[in-house]
Amino acid sequence: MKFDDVITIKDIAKALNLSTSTVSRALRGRYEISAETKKMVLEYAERMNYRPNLIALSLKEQRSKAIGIVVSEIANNFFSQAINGIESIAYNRGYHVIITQSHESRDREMVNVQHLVSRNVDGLLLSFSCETTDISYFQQLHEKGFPMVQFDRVMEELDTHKVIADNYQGAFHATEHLISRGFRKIGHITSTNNLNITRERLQGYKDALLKHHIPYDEELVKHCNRGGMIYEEVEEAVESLFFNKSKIDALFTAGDRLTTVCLSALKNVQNKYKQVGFIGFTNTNLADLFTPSVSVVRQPAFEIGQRATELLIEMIESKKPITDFEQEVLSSHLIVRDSSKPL
Amino acid sequence: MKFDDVITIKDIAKALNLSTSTVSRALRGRYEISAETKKMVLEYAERMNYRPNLIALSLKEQRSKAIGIVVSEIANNFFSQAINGIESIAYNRGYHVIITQSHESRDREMVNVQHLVSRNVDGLLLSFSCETTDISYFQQLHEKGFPMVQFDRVMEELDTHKVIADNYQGAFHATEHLISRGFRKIGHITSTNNLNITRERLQGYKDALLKHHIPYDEELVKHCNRGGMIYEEVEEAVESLFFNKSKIDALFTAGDRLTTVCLSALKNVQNKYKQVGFIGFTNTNLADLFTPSVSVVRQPAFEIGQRATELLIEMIESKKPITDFEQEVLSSHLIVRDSSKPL
DNA sequence: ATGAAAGCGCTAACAA
DNA sequence: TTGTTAGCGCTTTCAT
Repeated sequence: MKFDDVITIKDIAKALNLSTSTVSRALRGRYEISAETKKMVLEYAERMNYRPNLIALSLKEQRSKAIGIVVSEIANNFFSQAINGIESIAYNRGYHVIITQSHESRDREMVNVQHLVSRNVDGLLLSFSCETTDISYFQQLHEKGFPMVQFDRVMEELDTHKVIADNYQGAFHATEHLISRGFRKIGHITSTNNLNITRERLQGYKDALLKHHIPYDEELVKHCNRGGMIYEEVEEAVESLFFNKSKIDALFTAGDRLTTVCLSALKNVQNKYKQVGFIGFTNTNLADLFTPSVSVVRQPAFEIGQRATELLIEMIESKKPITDFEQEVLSSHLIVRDSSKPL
Repeated sequence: MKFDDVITIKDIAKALNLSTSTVSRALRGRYEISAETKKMVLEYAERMNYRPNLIALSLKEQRSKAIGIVVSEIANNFFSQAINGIESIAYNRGYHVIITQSHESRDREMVNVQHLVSRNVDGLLLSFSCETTDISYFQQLHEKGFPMVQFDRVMEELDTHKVIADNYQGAFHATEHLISRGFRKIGHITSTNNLNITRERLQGYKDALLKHHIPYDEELVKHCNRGGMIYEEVEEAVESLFFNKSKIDALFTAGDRLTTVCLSALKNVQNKYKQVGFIGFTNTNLADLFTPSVSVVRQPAFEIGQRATELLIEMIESKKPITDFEQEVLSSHLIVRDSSKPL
């Protein structure tokens, strides 16, 4: 079924015995057009429910007033909140957003980005998938002057604006918090080392241990390289932390999805959750409904989305190329609940 | 900053001393083009990283190979799972999806839909906002033959394909389950009566009471007309159910967001959650991490998304107009956990 | 104040 | 086998 029963400027012109250019001008309220013509056109357009064809406009203007978003999963509290932040700015500035998910797949991410670009989005908000390592395509785009801002999961080598949470500090404080509560064998479940957030949080964890003279034991760090997409991967990590030679007394998880999946796994693995100190990065609103309620590191997801969007729109609308890029770091927030109480 | 450093067919044609049509044909592998020309074009295109401009294609072909999705919130387990179902089908059939959120606002919904339509999406997957009552715009679109499928939150008067869960049955069983566990004063928190899901679930609740000779008391039914978007609205509902003359011994909540927000409110209102039987519609994966673990009605969200998409693509690709529409009802699933145990 | 024509990138009918 | 041309819907420059 082809759908093409939409009214165009041409139709209006024909009906009113005007040229398309006059109609176009009238519609846009240009001063040259006589009041009566304007009125006639506007009324007719209104009556016929005329809507400009944005596709045609994009083609003509070479811009779309749309922003492309690439995230790994929308079913992730951090990202859905960030997207709300993005939308809050974008809509106010007259931009639409197009949301795509990579599902942690590099290929899907690539397909999505190319699709967005060939749809003439005016800019991109990027948060990379676990699998992504080759960013040459993004480099190229960037070098050609295509506006993009990275947020949360960013690539050092891609020199654009970046907006991130203070991953290092968040992890440092979380770990130090567990230590201050008396935990000594602190396991850390995190994602792939491809991601900056993994590396930064791991470093925060390490440095907190160091500061408190607790030897770093790499046996206690488990990388779930699919970022929690595969439950078994996480359960295995949890099991090995509890049942190998070096048993843990507390667990610190990096990443929103990882944290929620870990909590499931902890429950499933001999109901370990109640028997271990716990803190994790997550933005879920349900953290205090668990028993014990979950201590978390909460990221300013909404604000990160907002800030990234402001920077992006600034780039899009800037007359001259921008060559100087900043990395903005927003504070995350430790919320202490029962799961990190001394046992 | 305008970004326009992309290679087009014209560029290729110029570089290779060919006409744009030859290049176009070579790119699409048409049989008329000689092997060598084809090879030359393909190689050059590859080397220059040529990507077709989908905007131009859409304008030309009057279709975009894109599907628009309108939901209230992506931060809702039901919808994010449904979207995953939608994507799983769409991508396999060569369609992209454009996700938009209404945030339960009728105006935003309207803006989004019009935007999608003027971007030439080939069809729409619709789940209406709480505020929506006037569907004349959708009626018009539908009458013009624009492909659309409604899912979950559907409008009776809009005669398109519909894919929904068995809301009535789900609610009936949930309520009956609470009754079978000995609860008699069962409160029901639901959303606005605008929504079919509200009405169907309420009816299931009523009929279950009726069947078991429990008088229906409308004092026990609270409508949160913003669908849980406003926490205070929900907390108020919860409070009134506990502290008014007719106190409840159990609570049944309709709707994903409403359920999770209610759980928060229950916890906050004098920690009532442990003192009341509970069951709710929700697709969260965290339900068994609460204490007590939450009994739920789980909807086949992924499958609903899939099925709606199959129907939509069928419509889009059908040669002849489709005039006969079906409503598909998929079974939801009662998962009994501890929250509905006798106290 | 209004119209004619060109062009955004692409495809296809028609010509050669 | 390849090229020319028109047209998708819109805006804008350049006439008039």
